[in-house]
Amino acid sequence: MVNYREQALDRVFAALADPTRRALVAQLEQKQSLTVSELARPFPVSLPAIMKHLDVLSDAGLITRSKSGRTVNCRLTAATMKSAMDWLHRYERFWSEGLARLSALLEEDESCPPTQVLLQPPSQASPSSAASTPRRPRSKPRGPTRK
Amino acid sequence: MVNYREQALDRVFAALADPTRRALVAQLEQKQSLTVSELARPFPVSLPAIMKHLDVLSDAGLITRSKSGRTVNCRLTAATMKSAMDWLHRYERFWSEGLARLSALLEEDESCPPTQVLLQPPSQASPSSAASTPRRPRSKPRGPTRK
DNA sequence: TCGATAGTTAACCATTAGGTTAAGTGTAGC
DNA sequence: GCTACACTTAACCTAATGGTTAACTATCGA
Repeated sequence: MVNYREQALDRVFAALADPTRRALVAQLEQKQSLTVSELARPFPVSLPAIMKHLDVLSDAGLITRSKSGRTVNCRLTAATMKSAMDWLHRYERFWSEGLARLSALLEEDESCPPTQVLLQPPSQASPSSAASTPRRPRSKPRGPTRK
Repeated sequence: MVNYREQALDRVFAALADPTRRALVAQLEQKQSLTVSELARPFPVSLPAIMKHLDVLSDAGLITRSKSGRTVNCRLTAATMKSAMDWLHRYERFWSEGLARLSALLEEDESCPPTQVLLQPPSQASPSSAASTPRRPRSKPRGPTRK
């Protein structure tokens, strides 16, 4: 059971990690039901690519599809999105506390050095060495190392 | 700017799509700061694998790292997690409305067939044909089709 | 009945992800 | 100074991902 829930979270977060899929979900937010062709129309990629994305969203429990004649209608379903939300809620105090601590710090004596707050700007998107010390030089190329 | 936010969401959802990384985040929920070795200890994979996961979490703005002597301390940061939460909030009405409609349906005359509600059990995790009609037989193998 | 529409899926490709081992670097303690 | 500890990173591997084209099937309307 726990494993199943974990796998469901895997799929929901993975499904939402792609900008095309989030854009598909956003369309379905605007309109209750859309056909596959209507969903595909704004995107520059091929129809089978969109169909693959819809497969991923369906596997994640984020949409349902129903066929009517030759068209397939897609609708949002939200149960698994709610479970992702619940998971994120566990960390709400980390930004709430950060904001609260910021407020408290502003009221303290200015001679008192501020403690580090949790809310921090995100690191730059790059292969990172996010340790506060300067990045050390890369080690020398090694050539084939596999035995 | 908008693109930057989209890319940030890409990274946050992708970072949380892996069970190992969610487990790393959960450890940091329990304890304010942990070293890389402490974080790695519960996992059956190699230390460089954990280091790669920490890189992904850092790139997503979910942790910060600071070096003290030979140890690196990791802490949760929550700003980008909050942005994922905000994105999911857009869909809150889809499970709220679903629940409300379920309540309304329960109060209706039982002879009235229920309309389809939005909250539905997630589909089984498998290559899916989630259309309500039975899955059609696979088409015949085609052999190489590339020109 | 036939052509158009809507969707489906096999086969393929390039890239990325998640793991490994091996070798390396910086720091701490004796 | 030397060894151990903590971490870092190159090079490699397999599997998965996100896209394509081509060929196919089901349905609709003339």
